Amino acid sequence: MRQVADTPSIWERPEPPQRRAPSPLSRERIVRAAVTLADAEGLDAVSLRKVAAELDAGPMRLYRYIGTKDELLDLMVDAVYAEIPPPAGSGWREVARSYAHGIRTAGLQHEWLADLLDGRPRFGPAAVTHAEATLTALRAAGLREIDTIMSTVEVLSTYLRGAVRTEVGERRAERASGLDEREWQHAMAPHLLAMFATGDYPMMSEAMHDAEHRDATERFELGLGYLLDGIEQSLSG
Amino acid sequence: MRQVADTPSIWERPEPPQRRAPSPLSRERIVRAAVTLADAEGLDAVSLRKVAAELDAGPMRLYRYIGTKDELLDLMVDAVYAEIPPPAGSGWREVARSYAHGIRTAGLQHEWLADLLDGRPRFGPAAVTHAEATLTALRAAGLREIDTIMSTVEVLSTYLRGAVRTEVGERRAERASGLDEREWQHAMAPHLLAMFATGDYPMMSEAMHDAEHRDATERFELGLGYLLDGIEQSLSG
DNA sequence: CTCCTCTCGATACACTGTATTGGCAATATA
DNA sequence: TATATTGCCAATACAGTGTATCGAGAGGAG
Repeated sequence: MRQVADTPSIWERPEPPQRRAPSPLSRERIVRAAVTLADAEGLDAVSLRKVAAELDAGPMRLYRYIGTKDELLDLMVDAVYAEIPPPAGSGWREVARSYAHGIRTAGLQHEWLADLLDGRPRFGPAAVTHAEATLTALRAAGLREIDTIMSTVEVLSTYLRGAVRTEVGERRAERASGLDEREWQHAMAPHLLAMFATGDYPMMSEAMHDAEHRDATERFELGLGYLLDGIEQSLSG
Repeated sequence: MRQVADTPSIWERPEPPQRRAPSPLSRERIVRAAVTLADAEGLDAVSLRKVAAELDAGPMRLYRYIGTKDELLDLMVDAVYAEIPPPAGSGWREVARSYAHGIRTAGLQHEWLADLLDGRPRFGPAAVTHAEATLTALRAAGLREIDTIMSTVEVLSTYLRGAVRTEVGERRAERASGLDEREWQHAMAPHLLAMFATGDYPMMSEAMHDAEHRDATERFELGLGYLLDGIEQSLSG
């Protein structure tokens, strides 16, 4: 039980006061620079050297404000949470959809977010505030029991993580190859087509040629609908 | 439309023949070494230098067999697909569950997998075979239309990506802190408890104190059930 | 004005993926 | 068997990374 207690987490550690005037730095400025950089050039471009350069500072100067690069990443995630509007709506389904769309929008706007959202939530102040608002809205919209609310949110956010990651991955692949989905299916695949031509993969062939082609948003909504239907069913069951 | 055509992808490029005898190398041996290393020490430990060292070779020797590190990662993913048993079952729900459990098991066994499974599928031979088997089993189990089958698989795999990532993230966090979930909730959070003590976050407090505590498997099954229920409903609708 | 403390820049280290180069060993030819 | 040729592989090099360490210099206190 040490780590956590030894060095207080970034959320508890106060920002150091600044005594010197020139080119005032702050966590907020650092995080903003990092977010901007990540939006523009991807998460890999976020190196302490580059972020510092963006702020006309040496790399080591950042260590007055953040303890480690991972902390900077945590702060970036929380900064995004601060942008997401609190879920709203009258029925619980509406609230759930609002929650989902908020996360998805943020995830598509900041494509690096999905890479940083792994398991356990980071629980920065903005994330906590957003979570509180989500739970509150769900209860106000009709979900009474806390267990039901938590199940709903947990399942939703699991789906969301996967969906955003999938969509972002597709976008990246498109950009990397300069091809959109349809072109990709026909062009990427000398080897796929060759495989299919053997006749050993009839279902894959059929899927490729005959299946309806939904775009990313439609797929997202479809899955979201399934999930909400399933949850609703469990409510009345 | 260049990249793809210019240099054939790793799936098409044949393995080079070996002429010299001592310490014979092969893609398979390289990939196995990389997978073993990733399983044991995490994806970050998979550097070309370390993989090569594991095989008593210099780093540059690997470039006879793989074109780039990313290709090695692709091969690793495909190697995992080769381990996943083809989904089976009599009803489509059973098949879907089998599919889901196969992926989840693989993802938990190779914790790095979730990090490599982003958007578009990699379509290595094993992945294609597994996909074909999945689609075939679903049709045999009662799902006729290809659109239905594809929707089911897509939605499922989106949920799976999120779920595996979540679980893996939790495991990592546990290992990093030496705490399990419950301990974590009470220990990690001087600052969380402090926030909650203010009374500004009643829902979060309630969630933390009163909500039922499901383990990872239960949560996974719950969400999977919701999803399947939602899909089933759309079938009869 | 002097002393002390704190902050920041420079430097250094171990590590990454991979381009380049040159020597050596195995094979093909005479 | 002697020679020519091929092609693989190790060594080296480079531009990056996060961050530990250290020394200089500036701000505030007495």
